[in-house]
Amino acid sequence: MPRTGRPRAFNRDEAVAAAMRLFWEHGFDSTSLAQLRAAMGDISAASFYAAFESKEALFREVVDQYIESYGQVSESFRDESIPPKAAIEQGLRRSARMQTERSHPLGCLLVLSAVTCSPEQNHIREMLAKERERVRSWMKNCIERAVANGELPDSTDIAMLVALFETFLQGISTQARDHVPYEAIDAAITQLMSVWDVLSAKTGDRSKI
Amino acid sequence: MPRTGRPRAFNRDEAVAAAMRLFWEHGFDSTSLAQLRAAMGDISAASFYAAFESKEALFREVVDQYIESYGQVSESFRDESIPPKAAIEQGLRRSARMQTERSHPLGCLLVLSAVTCSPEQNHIREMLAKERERVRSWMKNCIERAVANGELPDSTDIAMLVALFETFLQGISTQARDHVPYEAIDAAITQLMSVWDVLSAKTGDRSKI
DNA sequence: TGACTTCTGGATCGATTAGTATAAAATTAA
DNA sequence: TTAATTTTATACTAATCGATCCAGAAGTCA
Repeated sequence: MPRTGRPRAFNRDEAVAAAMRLFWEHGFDSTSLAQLRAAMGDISAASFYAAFESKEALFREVVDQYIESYGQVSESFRDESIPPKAAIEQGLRRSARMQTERSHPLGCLLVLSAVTCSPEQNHIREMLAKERERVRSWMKNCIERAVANGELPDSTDIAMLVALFETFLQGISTQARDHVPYEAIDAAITQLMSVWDVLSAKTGDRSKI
Repeated sequence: MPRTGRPRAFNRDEAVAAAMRLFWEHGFDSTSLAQLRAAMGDISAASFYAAFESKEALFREVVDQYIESYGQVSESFRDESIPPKAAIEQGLRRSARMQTERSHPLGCLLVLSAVTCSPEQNHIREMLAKERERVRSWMKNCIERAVANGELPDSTDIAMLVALFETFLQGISTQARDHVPYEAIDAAITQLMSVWDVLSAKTGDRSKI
C-alpha cells in the first residue's frame, strides 16, 4: 500500500480474480502472460511485473485467494461442530455444487490447474499436491473422530475410508469438466454415504452385546 | 511401410512409446517438441515431421496406442461375459492397479494429459473427453444390464450409479499422482461395491413378496 | 514549487515454440 | 549403373514465451 507515487490504473483484486479464471480454466502452463495481461484489463508487461513479481508469484496469490473463497467448501471437512458423517457429506455436496456452477470454470482449481506441467514447474505441482494433502488430513481427522466417538467401529480401516471419500472428491473435478450435472453427482453422494451406515451398523451391533 | 528409400534410423513403435510417457507425465501442452525428439532417440526435427505429421497427430497416435495397451483395463466395463457388478468391480480394481504402477507415469493418460490446455488446443481436450464418454457409456450399459437382469431394482437411478462409479474411477488418477498406495484404493473399492449390495437388497426384498 | 515515489507505455531481451526448406545420404527397383 | 524413393542432418523460419529496461506520467509530501 504505497502512500506516494503514481496510483495504479487497474484494480489489483479484480486483476487477481481475472487471473484465477484463466489459471482455473487452462492451467498454469497453458495460461500465457499475454492472456493474463489482456484479461487483467489490458495492462502492460511493466505494470504486471510491478504489481506481481512473476507469473509464478501471481499463481501463488491466486491459489491463496481460491482457498479463501471457492475453496471454503472444503472447510466442512474440518468442522468439528457437526458430526463426522455430516461433515463429510456436507463437504462433498458443497464441493459438487461449487464445481458445477457455471459462473466460473468447472472443477477444482487445486486439482486441475497443475496436475500435469513441465518439469521446470514441478514445484508448482507439488504446491497444489500439498494443498490437497491438507484436505486429506482434515478428512482423516474427521474419520478418526468418528471412530473415537464410537460412530464407527475401532476396527475401521481409516486409510481406506479416507481413500474412498478423497477419490470421489477428486473425481468430481473431471466429472464437472465433462458436464455431468450436479444432480447426478449429488445423488451419487447420497448413495456413497450409505457405506457409512454399513460400517457404523457393525458398531451398533456390538453395542447391543 | 515404404518398400524403397532410405530406411528409418529409429524404431517408430519405441518412439511412440517414449512419446506416450512424456505426454502421460507432463500433458499435451507442457510437452515440447524438443523433449519429444530427445526422448524418441534424439531424432531431428526433419525426421520427426517425416514420421509423424505434427505434434497433434503424434498425440492422437499415442492416445490410440494407450487405449490399446494400458487402457485395456477399462474393457472390463463392457465385458458382458461376467455379471455387471463383477464387471465394474474388476474394471475399478484393474484401473487402480494399472494407474499406481511405477513402471510408467501415475494416473490415467485420458484423464490427465489434457484436462486443462490452451484455448487453441481445445479440440485435444474434447477428444479425450469423448474417450471418457465412451467408458461412461460402457458403465451405463453395464448398470442397465443389471437392472434388466433383476440384479438391481427397476427403480434404480442409473445416472446416479454411473456418476458414483465414474467419479470414483476418475478420482483414481489424482489419488495415484498424490502417491496414495494401491492397497488403500483397492480397499476403498471393496467398500464402494457395498453400495451395490445395499441397492440390490431392495430387489431381493421385493422378490420375496 | 520541487523532491520523491510509484506506475505506465513501448521497445526489447534472449530463449524457446512448432514447424520447414534444402540437399545429401541410403536404400530398392529397373 | 542409374533412376526413383525415403530419411537424414543442418540451417532456418516466424511467432511466442516470460521477463526487463527506460523514459515519462502521475501522484504525495515538504
